[in-house]
Amino acid sequence: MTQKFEAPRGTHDILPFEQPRRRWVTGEMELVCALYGFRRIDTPSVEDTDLIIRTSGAGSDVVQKETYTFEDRGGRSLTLRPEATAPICRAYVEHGLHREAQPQKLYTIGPMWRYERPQKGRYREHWQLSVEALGSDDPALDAELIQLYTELLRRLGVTGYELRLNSIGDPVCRPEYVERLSAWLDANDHRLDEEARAKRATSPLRVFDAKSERVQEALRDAPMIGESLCEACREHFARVREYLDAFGIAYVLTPTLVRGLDYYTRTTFEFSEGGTDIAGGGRYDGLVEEIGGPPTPGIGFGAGVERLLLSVADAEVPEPAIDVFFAFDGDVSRAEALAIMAELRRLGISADTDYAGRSLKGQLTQAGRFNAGTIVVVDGDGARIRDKRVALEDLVARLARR
RNA sequence: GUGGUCGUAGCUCAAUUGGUAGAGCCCCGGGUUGUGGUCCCGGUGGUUGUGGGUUCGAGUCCCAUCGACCACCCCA
Repeated sequence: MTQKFEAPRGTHDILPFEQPRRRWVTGEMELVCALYGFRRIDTPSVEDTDLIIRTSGAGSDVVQKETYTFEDRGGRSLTLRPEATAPICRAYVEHGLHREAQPQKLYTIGPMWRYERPQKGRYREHWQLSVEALGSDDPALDAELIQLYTELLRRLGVTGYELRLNSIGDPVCRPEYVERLSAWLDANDHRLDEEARAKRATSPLRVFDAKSERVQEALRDAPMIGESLCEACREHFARVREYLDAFGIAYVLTPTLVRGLDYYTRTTFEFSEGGTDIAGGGRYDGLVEEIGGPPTPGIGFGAGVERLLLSVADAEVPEPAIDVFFAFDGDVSRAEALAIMAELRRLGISADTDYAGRSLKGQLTQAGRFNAGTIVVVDGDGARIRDKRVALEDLVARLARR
């Protein structure tokens, strides 16, 4: 009995016909990052499990139920990266990038893994653009990352999106706020529901993610982080907004935006389009130190490639085309023509021919599929291009001129 | 991880109250054509996701399993 194989659940093949659109998207990502002075860095797709747990937070959903963790043959516990911020920070420390000129503006594009129930635009293996600026707490940098992404969206023709923005404080002011919030939650426990209490148990801030209309109503009376920011955080957030205003970038202040990973401080933001989040990130000023580096501020965001592809599904993307196609009329020796084809390729002229034994009509159809700029029909007397006779010896010179 | 919908040729789908599968597109060939992209004709292609069960007989009913999708959870 032969087994039927499929791509593992939540993973998918990226077929040739999808490549041009995808290339366009990832190409614009690289282009925009370069325009903004970010340099590419690539890290392994697996990391030490401890790195992921320490940075994302042991209590976070990602770590609790979404990681792909396994032991390799040497007994090491490895985890497929669920996001790229921690790996990039690890590389930053490991290779001493903190000793070079700051900030280090870095980005990567690659596969990330999350073990969850697949849906459209939600895959266990999906690709993300991850943009990170390490070594500066300048609020202009926060604004720049946001602007960078809006510029990417502009180039891709995505318009109907929303940007949500918040500041969740830092180690100076957040603990105090969390205490105030906890006190309020204790006093108003009767106004919460099962879900809200569960969320509270993992992290007090997460109650703001509660779905229930009634609970949201109640939470409107709860103390908001915005009112509790320390002077430094308040000032920082004001600057970020000032820059965004100057850049003409609209945003929705969302006091309840807390995000799922433990490492965030100060600025948090997310972009959504068509009801789904297409990018999200924030500042993480304690992360580098947490993994053994010097105290280093940082800010970054992740943007889903597949989700962006859904947003640009209707955009027109030019089809790939080939320069020259060789067709053979009748039972002709192909050797000389194929040698010419190789010569063209050496000159940087793309060329192809039929390998399926097609009829002449079939070969021309094939040439059409390749969007051939020129079709050379080789027959017993040489060749012809659009019915004009051309000697085989003249082909290269003739085609190279085009 | 929880709940729900669905799963027939590569793709999109059809198949009377359960009776041993069809079409269009695609692909290949032929004709027409300004040497391909239009139109016409013909052809290849399916153990109905998989494994059990009920039945004289199942694509059509039941169970399990895998997968897709939707909601929740959460996120890119």
